[in-house]
Amino acid sequence: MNYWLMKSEPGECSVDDALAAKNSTVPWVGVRNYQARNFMRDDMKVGDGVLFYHSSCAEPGIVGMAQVATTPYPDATQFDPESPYYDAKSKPAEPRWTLVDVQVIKKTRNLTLPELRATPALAELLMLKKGNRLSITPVTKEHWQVISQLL
DNA sequence: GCCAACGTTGGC
DNA sequence: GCCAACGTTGGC
Repeated sequence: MNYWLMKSEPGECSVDDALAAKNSTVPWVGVRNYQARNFMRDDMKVGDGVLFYHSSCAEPGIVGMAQVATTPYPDATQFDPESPYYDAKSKPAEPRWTLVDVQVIKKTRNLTLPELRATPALAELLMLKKGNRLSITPVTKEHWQVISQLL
């Protein structure tokens, strides 16, 4: 069992949007970074723990607990010319971008970015590291437990 | 809107 | 394979 932190812009898909979806489950569309894709494609397992993070918004922070709900499959938006995530170089026979579905288990308070930064036990949390822009990062069991206590 | 930091692209 | 130019992320 692995743990992850996954960023979503609330303007695109907030934790409330996910909760409102069928089975509180959403396909994690739009990842166009190879490292983040590889985490979904190669390392995620159904049932893995996910911290749902709101980015690019007024109060960035962890807003929910979720889990990986499916095995990887192609991101449909890459083939849709109308989608902002369209990738003309990706062919259905060889999809470049894969995703998993994420199921929200519960909405939590907003454990904000300043709070995360102020927690010494989270100093090594990957998403807090300088320059890290990855939308999906692994979380250690220790960090997961610390964050669970704070939520 | 700014900017630091990183990723991707493409010429060579 | 190098690297400059450009694009993107994401906090502020």
